[in-house]
Amino acid sequence: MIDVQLLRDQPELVKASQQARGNDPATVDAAVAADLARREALQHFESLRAEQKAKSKEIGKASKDERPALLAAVQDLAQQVKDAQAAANDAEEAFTTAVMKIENIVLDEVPAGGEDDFVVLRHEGDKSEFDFEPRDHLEIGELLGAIDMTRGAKVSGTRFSFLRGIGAQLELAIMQLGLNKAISNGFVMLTPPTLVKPEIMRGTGFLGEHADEVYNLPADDLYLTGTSEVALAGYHADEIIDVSEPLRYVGWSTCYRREAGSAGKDTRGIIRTHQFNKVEMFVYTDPAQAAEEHARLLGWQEEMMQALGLHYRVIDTAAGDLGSSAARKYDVEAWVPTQGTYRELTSTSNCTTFQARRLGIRARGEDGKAHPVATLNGTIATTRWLVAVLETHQQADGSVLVPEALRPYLGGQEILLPKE
RNA sequence: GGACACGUGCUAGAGCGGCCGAAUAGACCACCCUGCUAAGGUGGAGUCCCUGAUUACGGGGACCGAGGGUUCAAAUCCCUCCGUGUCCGCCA
Repeated sequence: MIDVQLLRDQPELVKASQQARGNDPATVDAAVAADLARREALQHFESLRAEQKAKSKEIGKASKDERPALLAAVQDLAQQVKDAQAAANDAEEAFTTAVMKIENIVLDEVPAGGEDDFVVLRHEGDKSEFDFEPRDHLEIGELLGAIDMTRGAKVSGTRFSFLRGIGAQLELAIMQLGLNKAISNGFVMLTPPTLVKPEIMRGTGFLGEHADEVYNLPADDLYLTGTSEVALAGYHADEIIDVSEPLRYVGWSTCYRREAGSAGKDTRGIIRTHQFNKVEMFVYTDPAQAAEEHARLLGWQEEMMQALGLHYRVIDTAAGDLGSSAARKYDVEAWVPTQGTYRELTSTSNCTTFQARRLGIRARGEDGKAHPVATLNGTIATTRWLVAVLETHQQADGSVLVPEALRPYLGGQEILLPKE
């Protein structure tokens, strides 16, 4: 949720942000109007209520003889208070609905435009060159006995897979490398719940436009999370915390996504599945330090890419392609040889105070008052990374060289050989 | 799943339908006292919202797990839900 004060003082600024995202700026006018209506209704209720309270106290003090007269005088005031309260509640709710439609204010530096208008910040690492026809990740995975899509589909349907043998181990190795990197940088590891309550899902902004991406369990009124960001953000919900130093958590969890709008897209292999694993960094910090922390998160992500010997580029996502909570987002995209293109392996978002305001996460400022903190998140390992690792390090005979950084997690194994 | 009990401020813990935003103790902050530490003394302090002035300051409303209800008036009575504890049952 955006800052209501900002909405009142500088609606034009909010409007510009909405426009940059390609959203309807009329939502801003609607919210401003709803805010006015709400305050009016509230004042009406509060003055009536104050009157009622005062008179009620008189009754408490009054003698027996005086009471009947006083009671009669207050009788219908009670009903008025009740009506005014209902009106105020309705107005409050209407305002909340209106203001929730407004997405986070994008930062000034964010490139304008839509999905294709990102700015490439840099390329790093060597692009793999092959003197043979490279196999795609699924083909390699099948040669190694590492990926089984057929049985995934048999058991759970399309977009489900089994990782098997060295494939399963390799995934775990990548996860552990990411976890250890985060932990050595001071992150506290959390294994979070992957089923969460509606208010937590809503608070993190995933029940907005992309609600149909989320698995819902109506029998229990719970949602399956598409990223541990949800639970990690909810971890400190409704708390006043100390962010004199950034509060850093790293979560490891399975993620579930319906991929509702992706029919026919990336149907081959494990690029886009309904279920995968992810190690996610999450930081609560002073809003003044958020931009710096964002750069640090990106830095750690790039260290992972380099450790895995991947060729990648870093992009600064355009305003129109930002999630509703994000004020700025960098993606690290790895080169996938058989696709001849870069594919997103990590994403890191600065959500400024937007998420924290919805979730009631605050810190005490120098003025002694509680203010919303800033939250940031960033991927540091996912199942999808197998795609880039397998394809980049493959050899003509179908074997795959293990990047040095992963070897300690695979019992020192240097090369993965095809099954007989 | 069944039965019973409980859910109050940072923590512990009182609370009669009106005098309760809420006793008391601890922790906390400021000051005083003491050579230092400990102890002691005095004072302060919750969150959110509306509002009048805006450097300091006032006025009002809401909040005692959540949501409803009864009442002129609810932390206090009633209902539903959620959570916690204990016992019983069930359990890949």
